[in-house]
This record gives sequence, C-alpha cells and structure tokens, in this order.
Amino acid sequence: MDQTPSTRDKLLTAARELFWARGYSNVSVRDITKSAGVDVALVSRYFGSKQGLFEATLAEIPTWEALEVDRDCVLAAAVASFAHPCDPGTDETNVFTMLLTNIIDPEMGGKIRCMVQRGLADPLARKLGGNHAEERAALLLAALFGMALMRKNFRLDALANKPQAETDAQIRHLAAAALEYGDV
Amino acid sequence: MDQTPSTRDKLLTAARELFWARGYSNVSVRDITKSAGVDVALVSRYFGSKQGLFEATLAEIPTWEALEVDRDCVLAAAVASFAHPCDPGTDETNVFTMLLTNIIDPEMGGKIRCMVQRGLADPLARKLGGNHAEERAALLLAALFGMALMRKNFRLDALANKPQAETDAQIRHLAAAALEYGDV
DNA sequence: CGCGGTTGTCAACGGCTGTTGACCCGGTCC
DNA sequence: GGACCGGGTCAACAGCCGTTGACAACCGCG
Repeated sequence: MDQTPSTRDKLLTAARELFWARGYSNVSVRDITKSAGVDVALVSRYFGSKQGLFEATLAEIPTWEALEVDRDCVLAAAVASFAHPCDPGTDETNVFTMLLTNIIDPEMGGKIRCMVQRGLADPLARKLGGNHAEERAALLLAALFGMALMRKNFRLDALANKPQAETDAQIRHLAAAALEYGDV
Repeated sequence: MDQTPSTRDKLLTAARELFWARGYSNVSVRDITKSAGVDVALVSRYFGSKQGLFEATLAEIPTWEALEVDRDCVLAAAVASFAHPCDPGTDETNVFTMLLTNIIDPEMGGKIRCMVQRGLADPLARKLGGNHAEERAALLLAALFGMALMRKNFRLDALANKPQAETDAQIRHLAAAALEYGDV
C-alpha cells in the first residue's frame, strides 16, 4: 500500500493546496507547516525558501504543448481543461483559477505571466495557425480566464453553482467566438 | 486657483492610486502616508483604520445604473468604459483592472464581489432584459474582465501595447458574442 | 563501539505590519 | 490671560513575517 509520505512530500502537498487556493503572499510558511504537521524550519532545509517551495509547486502545471491541431479539438480541449480540476486532491479549482489567484501577486506575478505566455498562449497560437493566430489564442484565453473569474472569484449569481452542462455551453459559446476573430 | 489639498484629500488620493494599482493587502499604511507626505497616525484619525481608508476610495466607483437600454448602446458603453481610465490622475488603469487587483484579496474580496454583483451585473441584466438577461450580462462581464486581465495583468504579447482601435475591435467582438448567448 | 550524515526540534533574530496614546503647536473663544 | 480644540509629530506597542543556527535523536557503516 502507500507508505506514509515523506516530509518533503507533505510540505509540497500542503503548499500546493494553500498557495493555489489563496495566493502566494496570502499564505505564510507557518500556515503551510502547520497544515503539513511539520516544523517551520524544514521549509528552509528542503526548499531553501518560501519562494523555492512555491516554484516547486509550479513545476507540476501542464502546458498546452500537446494539444490537437484541429479547431474543434482545441475548443473541446479548452472546455475540458476548464471543467477538470488541476489537482485531483483538492476540490473543483481548475488551472485558470489557480493562475488567477497568483497573477496579482507582486512577487510571483512575473513568473506566472511567463508561464501563461510560454506555456499556454504561445503553444495555442502555434497549434491554431493561420490569420490572427496569436490574437485568437489571446481572446480564447481571455474568455476562459474571464469565465473562471466570474464563477470562482466574483461568484456572479448567474454563473456560480450551475450545472456543468450549462457552464460548458457558455464557455463553448464565448470560446468559439474568440476563435472566429478576424473572419470576414 | 486651486488651494493646496487638505490632509484628508492627500491621503485619499494617495490611497486610491496605490490601492487600485497594487491591491489592498499589498499596500501598507506607511506606503500611503509616505506617498502623501503626512504622518502615519493621521490614517487612524481621519478614516479610523486602513480598511476605512480603502472603503473611502471605493465610494467613488461608478455603477452601470444609468446605462442606456438599447443593445448597441450597451455594447458601446461597455467598450467605452473599458477604454476610459477610472481615475484621470493615474495612467491607463480602468475600472476592471482595479476591481481585478482587489478581488483576490482575502480581506476585501467580499466587498468587491458585492460591488460587482450589485453595481455592474444586476443593473446590466435589468437593462438588457429578455431571455437569458442575467447570463448574457455575466458573459459580457467575463469578456470585459478577461480582456482586462490578458492586457494588464498577464500582458500577453498579442494584446498588450496595441493601438486603441485594435483593442476596441477585439472587445466589441467578444462582447457582442456574449450578448448573443442563448439565441437559436 | 565510535563516527558521520541525515532528520527533526526549538528559540531567537530583525524587519515589517496596523494601531495607539502622549505630547506639542497655533488658533479661537470666554 | 487662560481654557479649549482641531491638526500634526513622535515613539512605542503587540503581532506576524521569513529565515537561521544551535542542539538532539536517529540511522547505517566501518
């Protein structure tokens, strides 16, 4: 069976859960170590610093490099990545919510920015190809992040806590429009 | 001519500029008082607390209550509110960017959430009327906030630092699609 | 046995946070 | 003159922050 996780893993799990839900600078190392049940000093030992621990949790985020090229597949994959939680352990937070929570941060915002540009926007534009590929990719991301924002952060009555099918239809509607930008 | 502003006004101006750009918990009262050139203790005297000062800056944000009812006017007004800075003193930050920066905050997020629901989403849905009014309003906000996010926070290469006309066309494209949600 | 290396525990550090109370200074009013 | 009062200055407070260094317990190895 699964042996008890190492201290390093306990720290990493607790850090991922807290950082991704509340944001880097809204979580203290003492919050993490208390949640993991280990001593404060062990963050320094295993990850060098709080920043090192955060970056270790970032390393697990997938990119869109392996996306299919067909436009319908892009749409379906985008909707799917929106619906699926990025961390199976936690609740229903997806990748977009996690990136949103940390992009505002004064210390980590730059790193998140690079991740989205190079891990999401650039691969997506390459897969799309054709006219306005970069703009379409950017608009698609705007739609996805905007919907994540309205549902999870602003929690608008019209969107939050609705059945999955309805959310999917809304995402697909907005995302499809984004992919048609520039057509005559 | 304009007399020198009162200490209260100096505090309010500096607080608005810093809070709206960096977010509530990323700004200290000492940052504000240093920028305003006054003593730290005066925040307590004039506004009771840091939170009181922040809420005083929130009171100036306009709602969409006075919006026109025609759909084209809604679209035009949305694009215009996106282009126009909310505070003429500072640079190009609009209302959406300011709300974005503070929605994540663990202490002030709730207040911002209520402002957006009651000051933007609800009035907008009422003006729109008809089928799916609330969903359309929410999708429109998702498009606007998503675009603000991509431009100002994630700063995607394809969107940031582009001419105003191009941005307007992209906003209008996505926003128009949002307003058509639910049509057969 | 003794040794070295890893792992965990504890207390403390300097720095920053929001907030407070004592104090002073320039007025105005009795 | 003397009392009062709004406005401003200063030092200090308690608390949290990230990080560190000293120390103890344990391990396998020679």
